[in-house]
Amino acid sequence: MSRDTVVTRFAPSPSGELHLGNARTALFNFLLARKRAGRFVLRIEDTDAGRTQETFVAALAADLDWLGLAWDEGPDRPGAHAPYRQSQRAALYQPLFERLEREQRAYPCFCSHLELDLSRRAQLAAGRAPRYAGTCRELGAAERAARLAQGRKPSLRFRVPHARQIEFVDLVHGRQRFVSDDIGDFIIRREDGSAAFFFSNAVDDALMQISHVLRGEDHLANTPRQQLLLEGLELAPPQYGHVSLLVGTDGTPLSKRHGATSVRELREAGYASAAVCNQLFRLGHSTPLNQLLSLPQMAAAFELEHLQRAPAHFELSQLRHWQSEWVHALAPEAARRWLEPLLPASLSERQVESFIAAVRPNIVLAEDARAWLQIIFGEALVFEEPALLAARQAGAAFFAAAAQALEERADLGALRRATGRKGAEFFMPLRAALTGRLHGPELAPLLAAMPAEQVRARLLRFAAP
RNA sequence: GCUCCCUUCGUCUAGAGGCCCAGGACAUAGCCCUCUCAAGGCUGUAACACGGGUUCGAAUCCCGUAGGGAGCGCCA
Repeated sequence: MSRDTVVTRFAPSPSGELHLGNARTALFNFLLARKRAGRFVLRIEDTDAGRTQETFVAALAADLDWLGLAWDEGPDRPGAHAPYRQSQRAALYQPLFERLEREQRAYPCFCSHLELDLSRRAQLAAGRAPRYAGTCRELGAAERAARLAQGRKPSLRFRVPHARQIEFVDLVHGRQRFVSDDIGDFIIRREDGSAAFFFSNAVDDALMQISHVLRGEDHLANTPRQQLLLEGLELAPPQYGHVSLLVGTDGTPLSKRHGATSVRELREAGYASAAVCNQLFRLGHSTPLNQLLSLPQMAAAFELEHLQRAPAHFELSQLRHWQSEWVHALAPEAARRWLEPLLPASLSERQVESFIAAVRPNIVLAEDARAWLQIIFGEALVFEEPALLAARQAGAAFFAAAAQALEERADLGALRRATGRKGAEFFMPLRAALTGRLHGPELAPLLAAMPAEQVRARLLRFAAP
């Protein structure tokens, strides 16, 4: 593999459902890899055993699969940088921890949670930035040995150098400059021996030769730590790009109270993955293309330069638009597969086709077809008041003539000739009697879908004076 | 509190000093099509957060103000 191969990754922690924000991050990384003919890696960041749940690992994979974001390497797909679960990479981390400690770039810290918490509060109260006080920074060998002898388990802290400028070019925000003195020594290995996020995340990106990392903007201010750490390890950092956060309609970070915000919820609500991807593609990323795009088309159109710096509001009406575009673009067979699960098995080929043709322009979610199924194929018809009125006003003769014509041919043209009416005069009473309402899909295919006896019965109902 | 990021129509966004009295899309309003609804077509309403500079000229550059967000965790 050549050095300039683009390798991107999605590195979720399996402690919850795949959130829209994360799904978008995954999409962007996937698209970047595809656009540059590179690889897309799935890495599970499960170093926090307490919060990790196996069901989430499986659900994450299922959601990604559903979205169509196929990863080239991952826990279930062999690659050159296995394993792809951080919980299984301890052996890889070990020598790096040792090296950092040997070179004095990291030191054991014996401070208790309580001490740290107190110190943090005190600093905050004094109006200062809460940073590690450095209590264990200069502990001598003897002091360390003594504490170890007491049975205290240390964590490992990275020693942040003084007075260093950290510079890097962010893929979306441009040149960034930070001062190391603003950063406190941070923990890279927990007291239980597991690797902490700042460490495992950065180290794995380097070890796995990830070239580009598109991630949430919440990581921007922490990037200098990872730069420092990797520098100490003489590992090459990836290029980072920090994407704006996804927020709700009220501008606050997307959360439960904004309604459906997980991929699973959207899927269960009936949205197509293509609709979700198209919406996500345009949230924090712009494209001049206004039509529904396939994943390969999105990959071709994906541009780092078109990543937005400001937070993007997620709005359901826009998702609905893509969903509706998707519905209209469906090939006939696909439309059929889409609605089939809802349809009664007893329908004839012709009925299925007519029903789908009638109803498709009117619906956004498959669920929306249910009401029409009930009206067309259901036994009992519930009339809306205005429809009942319209049917009655048309008169018994009208329906008698229609029913009569029906015996010859169930065809709108034949009915029209028989009744001698046209336009609204003809259609509205018919629609009212047949569907119980004044509005709805085109009448011709609706009539074609409806069983003949059903049509007859409904006409006859108004044929008696 | 400190550090960092952000700010164009209701929303997603185009815009890298003159092409912008700001363009597209969604939503919204009206018209056309039409048996109705939907779809489709057309038209419209609607924005450069504010204040100072720089410049012949600023949405675009600089400085401030305001507002929003993030980070400062043995969460990721």
